[in-house]
Formats: sequence, C-alpha cells, structure tokens
Amino acid sequence: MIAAPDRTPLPRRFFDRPVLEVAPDLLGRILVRHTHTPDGPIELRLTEVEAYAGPADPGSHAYRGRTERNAVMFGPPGHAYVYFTYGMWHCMNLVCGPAGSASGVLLRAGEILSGHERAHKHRPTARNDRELAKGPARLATALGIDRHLNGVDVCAGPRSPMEILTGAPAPADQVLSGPRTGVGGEGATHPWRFWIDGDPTVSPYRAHTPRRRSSDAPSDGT
DNA sequence: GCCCGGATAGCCT
DNA sequence: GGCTATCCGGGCA
Repeated sequence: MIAAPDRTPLPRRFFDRPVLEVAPDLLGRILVRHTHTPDGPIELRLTEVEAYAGPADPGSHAYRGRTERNAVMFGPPGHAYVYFTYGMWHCMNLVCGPAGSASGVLLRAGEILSGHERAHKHRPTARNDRELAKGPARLATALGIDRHLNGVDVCAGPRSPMEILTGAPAPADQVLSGPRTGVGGEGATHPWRFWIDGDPTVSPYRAHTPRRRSSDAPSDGT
C-alpha cells in the first residue's frame, strides 16, 4: 500500500540551500499549475532536473553576469525563472540558494498527475500521457507556462499561478545522475543532471550538437 | 527503433 | 551575425 503524497507546500528554506542539494531533492515533488478555472489545477510529479551553479558555471545563463533576461536568477530563492529559447519554446527553472548566488534547477521532465485533458490540449502532438512532459520545453508547454510566469514566487500559496508541494521525494537509491543535456564545453563535464531510475517520463539523453554554420552549406559558387 | 536537419526569434558579443 | 539549457517530422532499418 502506497502512502498518499504529502500536499504540504515546500517552504522557502527548502530552496535556500546549495543547488546540488536541492536538485536531487526535487525529484518526486509536485509542481501545481493553478489556472484558477473551474477545471482545477494541472499537477506534475518531477522526474528529471538539471542543476545550474551560478556565474561560475559556463553552462548557466548566469555566466557572464546579470542581464535583464536572467535577472530573476540573481534574486531570492523559491522563484521561477522562465525563459524563451530556440525561437519557439519556454523552459522553467527554480531559483536556489541565497539571493545573489544565481543558481537554479531546470525542470526537464515529469509525470502529469491531473489535468491530462488540458495538458493534451496544450500539447496536441503528444501521443500518450508519458510524452506530455518528457523534455523541458514539453513540460512548460503542457502546463501552460510561458514568460508571463517569469519571476513567480512558488512559495506564495495556492493563489499564485504555480506552487511546489512536498509530494513523495524519490529515495536516494532510485536517483541517478549524469552529464547535462545540450550543454557543451566545460559545462558538460559535471554530472549535474538527476533523474528517477527507470521512470518512463525521463527524456532521452542527447549530447550537445554544435550547429553547422550556414557558410559551410553548398553555395552557387560565387 | 535510430539518425538527421529545419524551424524560429531573442539574446549577447 | 552567431548561438541557443529544443522539438518535430521524415527517411531508413
């Protein structure tokens, strides 16, 4: 018999710790997307995350310091840093550590627990429930997360658009780690991606693929 | 199942 | 102007 997940909100102090402690501890927690409509929220159990360790981390958006785009990462913990990437997609991070440390955890994948119908409406190409949030941009899309939610406090209670509940943290022996996805150079060396062993919603690993420059393409010969 | 390339726009140098 | 913390569809096995 499985105990029901704990629906107590995670307190801000949960996030005010070193990012490499917080990241694996987020697995099994519940992200609630409150839409404040009669349908109720969309809920997701986190199964895969990645740590980004502040201005010293070459893989981080905080590398080379604070800009308008990454300002939320430099703020207090327990807030959502949502950014737009590849001209099409949104991804969501949770800011960790004391204000100014500019570290965060990218939410890479999860299992939709409720609100499946609306999640499929947001992600019509998903062929089954497992694919709804298998990948960071898919996760954001399925939950209706975009730049409007950048800076949202996830420790501010159920009237906020997003909240994190205690859930059922994954036991340490079920947590695996490996290199981060899509991060090249020195940033690729650390095993700062964490996932729940064997979970079908974990996104497939993809090594960093450098883009071929358009000048390398065949030309008219001029 | 896999490998590959195109899409698309904001951000930063 | 080059790059990006990505996804999707098509081709092939």
